[in-house]
Amino acid sequence: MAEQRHLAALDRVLELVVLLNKDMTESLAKEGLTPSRTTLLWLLRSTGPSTQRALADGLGVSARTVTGLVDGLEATGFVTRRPHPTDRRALLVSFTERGAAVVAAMEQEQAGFADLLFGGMSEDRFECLHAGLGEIVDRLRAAGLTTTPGEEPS
Amino acid sequence: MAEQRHLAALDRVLELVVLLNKDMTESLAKEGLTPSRTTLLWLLRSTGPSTQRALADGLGVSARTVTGLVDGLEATGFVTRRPHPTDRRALLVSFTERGAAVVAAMEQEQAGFADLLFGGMSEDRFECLHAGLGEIVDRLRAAGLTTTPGEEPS
DNA sequence: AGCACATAGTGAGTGTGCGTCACGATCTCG
DNA sequence: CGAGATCGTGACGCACACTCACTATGTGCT
Repeated sequence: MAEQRHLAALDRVLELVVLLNKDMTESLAKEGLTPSRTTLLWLLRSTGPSTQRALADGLGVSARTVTGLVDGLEATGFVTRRPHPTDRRALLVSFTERGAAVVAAMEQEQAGFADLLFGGMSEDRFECLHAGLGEIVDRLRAAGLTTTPGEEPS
Repeated sequence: MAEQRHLAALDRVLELVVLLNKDMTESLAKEGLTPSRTTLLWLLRSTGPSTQRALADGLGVSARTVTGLVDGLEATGFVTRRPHPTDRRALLVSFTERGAAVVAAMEQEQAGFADLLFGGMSEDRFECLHAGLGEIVDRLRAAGLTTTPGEEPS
């Protein structure tokens, strides 16, 4: 019956999840970064200089948590806090030169990683895998899962 | 070029990782469990009553961490600590009735989840997805990643 | 203008997960 | 029997996430 094969496939997916988490966490630790801090950096890269509030919303995390993350990133020299030009309550978080360089390096690594996973894979296989992944991600979304889950229907 | 498509596929994989982590964490929290405690429960189910040392090795964490996890699971009534019959230093961790029932229920849920992901998927699509997942898991292993990473070549 | 209310960020305190180091109790082996 | 390994834990530190209380500020309404 299909049950068994589906469970086996789920096992592979879960194993993939574990493996990837491990790999990312470890390679990040080498640069003195933690997963959460890195996620913040990644978000900052795609938004440009932002207030902590904006980062909190983007990460789906409390404002207090962002304070702590930025504290750490500032102490290790990845980002700076500067006063917001028009809102004196707010702070703008921006990359330092070093922070920008590290994020750029991470993008490179990501490309290398993609190559490790898919490089030289047969066209058919890749196409089908890509489509299959798309389908299960869609199914999860349809089931109510979102990457940014903070949203409440008003 | 293939670069772009590989990156897109990696994105899907990473999204899948995030989505699954979220879903599992949330559904676990409902039963008063945390991810780490659940992992311990899961291991315990496949090994039967074990010493904390054995659990630490199986989970790839320190003995101290297991003490903490078992503290929590004992306080919430999922497992019990009992003296080891032959080694008076050691403690045997076993399920309570409730613990065993919850783990059994989780197995059921997992099957339902597999159905959500794969149920009714076309035979071709599923087969190819399964094979593709197997390939990238293998590649990760070949690159030196393991689920139980504590092992050192002597 | 003035006051009520919302918002930005932070201090304080809590819970969980993970680690190391030091330690007592115990096993094992020469 | 005594040296050394092993089992579990107390003490302590760090990362992360949360809530609550609070200050400083912005906004809007009358």
